[in-house]
Amino acid sequence: MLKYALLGFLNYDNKTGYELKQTMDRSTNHFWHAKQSQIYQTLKKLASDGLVVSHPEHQESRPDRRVYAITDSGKKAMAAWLAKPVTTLEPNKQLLLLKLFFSGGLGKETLLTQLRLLRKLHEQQLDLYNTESPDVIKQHGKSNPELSRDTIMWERTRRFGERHEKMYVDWLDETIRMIAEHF
Amino acid sequence: MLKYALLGFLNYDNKTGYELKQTMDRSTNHFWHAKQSQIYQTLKKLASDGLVVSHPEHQESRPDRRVYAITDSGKKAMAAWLAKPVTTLEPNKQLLLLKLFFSGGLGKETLLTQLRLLRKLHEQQLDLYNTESPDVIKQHGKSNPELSRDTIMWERTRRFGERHEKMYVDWLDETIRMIAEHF
DNA sequence: AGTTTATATATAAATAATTATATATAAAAT
DNA sequence: ATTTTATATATAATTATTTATATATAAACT
Repeated sequence: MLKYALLGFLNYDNKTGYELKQTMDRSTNHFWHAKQSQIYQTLKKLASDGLVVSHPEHQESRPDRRVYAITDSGKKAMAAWLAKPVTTLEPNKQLLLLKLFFSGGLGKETLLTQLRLLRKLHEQQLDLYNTESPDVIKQHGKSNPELSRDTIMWERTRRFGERHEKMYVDWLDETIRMIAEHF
Repeated sequence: MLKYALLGFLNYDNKTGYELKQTMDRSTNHFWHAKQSQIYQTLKKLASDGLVVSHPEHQESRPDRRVYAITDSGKKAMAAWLAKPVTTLEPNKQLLLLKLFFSGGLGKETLLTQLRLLRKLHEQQLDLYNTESPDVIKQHGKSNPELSRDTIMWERTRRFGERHEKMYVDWLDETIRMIAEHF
């Protein structure tokens, strides 16, 4: 599905693989990420499928770069994907839950220590959603008033992250309490 | 990480690849799933690493089966993994958010229809967590009172699923309202 | 009686993603 | 001055995961 993330960004502007990586790290990172190597591979695949085209650009003080642009065919593919509704729930993988599922044999204090550490991490992440992200989105909304629908969408993804982290922290508090009392 | 799921189950009982698939579908499915083909491959890998051993069992009316058992080395590897605390947040991928992020160009009604359909799916999933799962866990807890610590863990993962779906439905309601009003 | 569904077993091919490695310059820090 | 960090570019090797395919019997349905 990374292909659609790349098509989505190229639909706004031409970009190199490197720039796409930067863009994703700053925007979709909390719900979709990719390694640079995967981005380069996927761009090649998209090019061979005719959904993007690329041309090399010479640079003096840096290695030459390859700029990618979406094609009409790529725009169509993107629009078709967006129009197709999600009809099944995507299974998501939670490593922590897998671990916890098998952790009945761990000692009480070991477990509590692990869970408290994790709580700190999620609390920090929650703070990030509450502070940094909204500013970025507000700025974007101000400078491009035409993009207000995009801005609503971006804010919805931020809000998801915020709610998710809030849920996670609450669940951890409940879990810590339960283990402290009944273990 | 599938390897640890398999080691975890084999730590309770010897099982075939087929049985492991059934077990996962009935227990960890909502936070960790795998295709049968991946399970077979991973079992081979575990065997070649000495973490499990297997022996074929002849069957009259079915193809012969291969039963896997965890080794001491496998038990050690599992215990080491469980003891190692999670120190970074795992990035998780939400296809729906990726789609929504780029959906600013869709029509208002198209979007609302998609979101309402999705709301129905998540509401159903929430119902499942509230009804089916707790019974299974209670039964297990009753028949094996010794396993109460495991039972607490399994209940915690169920509760995570419940909270997650609740959060998702609430977020969808908020999103639907926002788009209905401001789009 | 014939078809479908479930049980039971797996392999092969393809796609997706991660980890490791490689090159080269500019800017910042020590 | 020298080292480190950041910018900028990517490829190769490995691991993880999905999709497609294959075989065979029992049980249930039509």
